[in-house]
Amino acid sequence: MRTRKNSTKNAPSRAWEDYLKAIYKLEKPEPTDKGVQTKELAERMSISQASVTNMLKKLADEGYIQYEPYYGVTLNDSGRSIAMKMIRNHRVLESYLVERLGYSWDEVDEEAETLEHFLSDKLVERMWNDLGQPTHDPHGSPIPNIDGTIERKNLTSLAEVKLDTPVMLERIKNRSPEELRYLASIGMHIGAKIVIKNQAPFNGPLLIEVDDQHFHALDYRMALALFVEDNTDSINH
Amino acid sequence: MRTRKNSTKNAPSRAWEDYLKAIYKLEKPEPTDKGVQTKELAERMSISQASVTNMLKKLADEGYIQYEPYYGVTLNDSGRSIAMKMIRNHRVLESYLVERLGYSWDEVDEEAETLEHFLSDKLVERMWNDLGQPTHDPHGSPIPNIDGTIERKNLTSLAEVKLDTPVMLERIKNRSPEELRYLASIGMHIGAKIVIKNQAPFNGPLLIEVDDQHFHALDYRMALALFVEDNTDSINH
DNA sequence: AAATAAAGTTAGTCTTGGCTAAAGTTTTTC
DNA sequence: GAAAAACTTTAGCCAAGACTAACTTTATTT
Ligand SMILES: [Mn+2]
Ligand SMILES: [Mn+2]
Ligand SMILES: [Mn+2]
Ligand SMILES: [Mn+2]
Repeated sequence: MRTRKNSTKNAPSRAWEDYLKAIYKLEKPEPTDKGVQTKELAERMSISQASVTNMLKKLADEGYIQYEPYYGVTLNDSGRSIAMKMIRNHRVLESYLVERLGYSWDEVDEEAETLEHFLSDKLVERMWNDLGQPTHDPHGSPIPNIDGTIERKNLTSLAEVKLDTPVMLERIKNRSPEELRYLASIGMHIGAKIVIKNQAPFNGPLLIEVDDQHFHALDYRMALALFVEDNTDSINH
Repeated sequence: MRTRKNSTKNAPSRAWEDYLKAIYKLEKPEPTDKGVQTKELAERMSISQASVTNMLKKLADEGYIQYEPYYGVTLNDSGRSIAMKMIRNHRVLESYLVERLGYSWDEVDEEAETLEHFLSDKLVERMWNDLGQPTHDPHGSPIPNIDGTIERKNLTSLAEVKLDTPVMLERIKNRSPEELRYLASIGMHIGAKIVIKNQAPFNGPLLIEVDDQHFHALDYRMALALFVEDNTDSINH
């Protein structure tokens, strides 16, 4: 008689939501055989591995994830839907703070990381409508739809772009506030025209030209977080 | 060696903030000899008396309150300052939701009750500035200043107003969403002109005229939550 | 194929913030 | 002065979500 106290589904707690979101973010876009590792989760969330294992069992019990001990974890539909909701809440709020309350992009993440769990559906929809139902946040990340679907464009990292081929910056993935401020200071905003003029060996810095105006040396690790339109389609087809 | 884990002051938790706010709300405007009762707190917060006693000891340990067993509790400056901050957060957010996101007044309280604990100072100040630094929320309640001071006007409940004396509605104290909607539907908004035409005996309903237009029968208990400018000054002076 | 390293799980503990129930204390009211 | 109400104490319980230490499983080297 495994009657569970929680059988009348309470809303998942903040902790559960953060786990599900972290799993989503660690899942590879191309589905592989192995799921997300306990260790990856522990590291990303700054929580001990033992605590992660513990929580994964609960999440699996409630049907949010597929959990194969020692082999990692994948999201079920119910879990993915919660993850998408958190990401929608997060990105809509961040967009709102930037567009309506004069926040700069590097200030919004901390606020959103907490508030994403406490915003009502109503509030998120009102902010989203007020913003004109945007599909992307100000840093180019897609905002999931209310039904939990999300655009999955194939973007290429700036680190992989050919030399002397102009590209347009489409998305800047999460970096620290300091890095974001730096990137902004060298003109790296969505829509900027970028040309890679050279790449130093051993994954060294890139020499780039921004908006036909300035040259900058861009650290390779930062280039990995900057994304442009993918061109492989036209090549593979 | 009573080294306490918490001696490096962590931010007070949501639970602590809600206690301090509840104590503030139960303190009488005219300072009396006795503080707020355990029982009142227990009732207002829907928490058992034993649990309240327990928490009061912790709050006193940390210096947020003055706690005299059997005699009730009063806020210290540190505790009052947290209470004021919660109320400021709450009222600024409610005002913002109404003014900028099209909420109606009866929708905002639930949202604010949770979010008040998670809004950053920065966000509250930006909303407040965006609204033009209002001193009162849309239902006439004063918004505490950043330094924790608050206007304490002497208002009179509509239940105590003399017959046939026109008064202006200044403040509607917290009621349920249903009651707020009803009050709105009979024209009870801040600034409305009200004349008491009659009061039925035994604390019965008031016959009122609103904005020189309509007559309504107003339940005595609702009249207790509606406030107008105090006139006793001009009488006592 | 064994040894080692890395990843993962188990078991036991802790803190926070709740609860009930029963018994004793203090204050207030009659 | 007695009874009622409010309050505290004690004891024991619970759930969530962390932790550490010890052990197990899987993967990688040699
Ligand atoms: Mn973010
Ligand atoms: Mn979060
Ligand atoms: Mn409110
Ligand atoms: Mn609250």
